[in-house]
Amino acid sequence: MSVDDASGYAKGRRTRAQIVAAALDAFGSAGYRGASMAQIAQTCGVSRAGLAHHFPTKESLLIAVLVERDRVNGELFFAGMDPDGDGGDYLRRLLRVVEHNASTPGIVSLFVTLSAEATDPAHPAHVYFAVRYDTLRRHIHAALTDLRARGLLRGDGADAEVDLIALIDGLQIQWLLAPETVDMPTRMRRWIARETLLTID
Amino acid sequence: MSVDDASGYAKGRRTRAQIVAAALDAFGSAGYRGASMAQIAQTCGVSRAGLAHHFPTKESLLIAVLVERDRVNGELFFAGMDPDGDGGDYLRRLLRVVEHNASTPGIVSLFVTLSAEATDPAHPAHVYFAVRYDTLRRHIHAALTDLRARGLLRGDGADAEVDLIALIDGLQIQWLLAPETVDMPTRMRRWIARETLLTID
DNA sequence: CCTACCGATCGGTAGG
DNA sequence: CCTACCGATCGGTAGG
Repeated sequence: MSVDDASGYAKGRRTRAQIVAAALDAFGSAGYRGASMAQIAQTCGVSRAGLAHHFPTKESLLIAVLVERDRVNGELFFAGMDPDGDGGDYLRRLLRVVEHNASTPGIVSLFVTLSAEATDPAHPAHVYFAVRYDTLRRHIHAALTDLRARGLLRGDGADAEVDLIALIDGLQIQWLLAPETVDMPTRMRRWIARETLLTID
Repeated sequence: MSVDDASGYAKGRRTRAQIVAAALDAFGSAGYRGASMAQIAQTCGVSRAGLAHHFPTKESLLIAVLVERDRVNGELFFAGMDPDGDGGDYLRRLLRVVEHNASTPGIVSLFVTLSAEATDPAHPAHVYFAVRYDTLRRHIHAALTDLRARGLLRGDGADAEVDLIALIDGLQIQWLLAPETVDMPTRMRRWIARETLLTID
């Protein structure tokens, strides 16, 4: 395997990355069902057949977008982290994600629109989101359990992971509709202050 | 005007009501953009031309669905109520809405999907939802202000109306994806208990 | 990656 | 001239 192999595929990978970026925008603004393959192809300067070379179906493109977002988020905020480790550390990292989201309306729009669409069992991303929420609930539950064990939780915190996820999701809708009115990180900090004894920032 | 006039229009009104009900289902499961007029027409046994007689555009049908839902919700829970009146009464009625929602996944799905779609400024329901959230924030803010004045609010409750709406919206997504795991009324009761001194139920 | 297409379905509208 | 539709078809576009 020579360096020529890598450079030979370089353009293909670049095109692929452009397509995924364009698809993220399109799915985020029009939703999965509302977005069109033709529009996505046009945005990154390839034909529909060219797009089909990289992603044979619309669903395969959706999956690529979701996998890519998870990869980026994982690298940015949760790299090498033990979800059963320090609960305060986990909540602080989650707050970093929310702070980062507040600068990326396109990605927020993607997840708000897709998660709503995907509540339909027939949606191609239904299982993805069901698993995603289940995993997130378990991780936050573990973080809160750790805080309780160390006397850092106010009240019993029963199923409070459901509330925190709901708060974050709901804030995104209001923020997208009225960005000047809703400050997502501030609301999450307030939740942490009311539910825990953690010092944040 | 005789009774014959009323019965002469009766069939038309019945058909219209059937269309609105079918559209509610369709928009709720596939979203506004994903639903088709042809499918909605077929569901209630009229042709597309027949549907067009009642609703000349898809957008006019969407508006009819939203107006109808607001009318039903208003009659059920907020009839003749002063939004600047007793704050505890307002929160209890809002809880009644959440309890009622937990028996109507179709309507919950409608609002979750449409509110997410409508974050796109180009969506026909964008203004409707922006106004809707603004109104809801003002009403809940007034309720919380009333509670504070009567010493029934824990903490300062600053902008807490944003959190309550976010909680309710976010719970709907999780509930639709995992109805056995998420109990919406219980979560809202917990929020009221943590934020206020109200006795609920 | 291209041109050249497919079966179907989109929202909307004609005359009767 | 009213209502409540009908069958047929418009020009465009969907994903493949």
